[in-house]
Amino acid sequence: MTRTDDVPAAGARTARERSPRGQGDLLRDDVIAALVRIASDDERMRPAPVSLRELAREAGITAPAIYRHFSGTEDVARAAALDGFTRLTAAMDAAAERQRDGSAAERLIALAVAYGDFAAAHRGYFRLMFQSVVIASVADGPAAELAGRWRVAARGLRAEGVEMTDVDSAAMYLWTAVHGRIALAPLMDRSAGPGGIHDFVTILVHEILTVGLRR
Amino acid sequence: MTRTDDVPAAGARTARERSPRGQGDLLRDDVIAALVRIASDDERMRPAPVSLRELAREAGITAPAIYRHFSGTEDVARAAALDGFTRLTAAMDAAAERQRDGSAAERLIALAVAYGDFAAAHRGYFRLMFQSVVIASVADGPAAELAGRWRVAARGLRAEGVEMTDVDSAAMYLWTAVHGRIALAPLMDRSAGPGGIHDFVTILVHEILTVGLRR
DNA sequence: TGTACATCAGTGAACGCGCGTTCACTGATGTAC
DNA sequence: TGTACATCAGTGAACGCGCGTTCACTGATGTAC
Repeated sequence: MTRTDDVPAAGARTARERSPRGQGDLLRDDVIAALVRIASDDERMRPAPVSLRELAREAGITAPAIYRHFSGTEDVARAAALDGFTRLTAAMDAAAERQRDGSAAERLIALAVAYGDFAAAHRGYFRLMFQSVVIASVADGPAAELAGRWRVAARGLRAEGVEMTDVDSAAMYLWTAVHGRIALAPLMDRSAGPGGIHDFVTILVHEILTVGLRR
Repeated sequence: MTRTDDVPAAGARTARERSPRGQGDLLRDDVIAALVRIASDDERMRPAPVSLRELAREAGITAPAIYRHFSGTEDVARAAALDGFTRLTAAMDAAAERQRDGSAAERLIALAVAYGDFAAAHRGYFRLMFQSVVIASVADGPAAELAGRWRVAARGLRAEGVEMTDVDSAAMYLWTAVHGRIALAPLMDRSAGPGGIHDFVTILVHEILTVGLRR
């Protein structure tokens, strides 16, 4: 008898070790990480969205264990999006901090580059964060937090004498430009692609420096 | 005997009338339209992607009939995306045509507004067009066509004396700004939203008119 | 120090369901003679 | 004009499968006495 029905299916992750007593919440993070891993893979997102069972396989647990922490896959997606916004905001903060002694323009460039780098390095998170399913529930909290970072950068520019009629609009404009560039990257890189996100941001900011943002 | 198993399930569309002989291709368009209808509905996109059977129900036919025209749901999604690009390009052409006697700036504004209006009016198409599943297969053909429209507009601006070092980059920049605004609209409208897409575009273009696009 | 018990972090089996896909078929309409 | 046949646009039944969700359970570890 060579039964194989009870071993993990081909391609499945190895089984996860049980969390130590009192640290059951570790699984929560593992499940989120599993979803992000799946979301970053084009091939696995294609035919269907993530099923609860696939998520469990990826996390190395059985499906019912997910119900200890989440009400279902949509709940995991929401948690992953929140997590992504937190991480992106932290990455932007770290980038700005590294430019603490630089000019406001340098900080803005660093901010935008961090945004682009995050999108490139964490495709799964980015996809989950701006998914229409999740975007409404995230608009007030972490997304507003993120918007604040752009506002700080715009205020910094103005403090250094860059002309700007409405700082908040200018901040949203910067975010919008960078985000649009990332969203259209798959199309841009073929039809016309001089530089990557870094070049785009640098040129954009220098443009703003020389002419201001009359908005 | 009050059997109801063989009548359409609650919520299903009414059955479709069979196409006349020789016009079997009509179903093709009906299936695409059904997918776009589903994609435009947040609630129906949420729990799962469109299944072949749901698509058939929406189109008012039985599931196997879809195989006459498509290899599966992914094939329908690709066809719908192509159709969407064609429609969007046509809408932009019509908008530009309406401004034939206007200035290049007016045509550009009309172009961008048409882009934004299409996104708002045809959420389903827009979602399908820029879905990661489909975007690669669309980059060379209809998306390049669309990029061409932005390039024409940018060239028009330069012909009217607007300073611009690289027209193609400027065109991609315009597209990027407008697209980013649309993609982030659900977040913008809460945290900071002075005007809609129309205001955004108008300000953007007037900004370009006064300072040029040194890219 | 030993032991009974409680709790915790999951597992494993089972259920009914909707799914994609196949296959033979049906009935309306056009075409040949 | 009539009739036999071919084609076309689907339908309806059937299959095996993976799914979400429930439930009782297991076995390791902490706690009380």
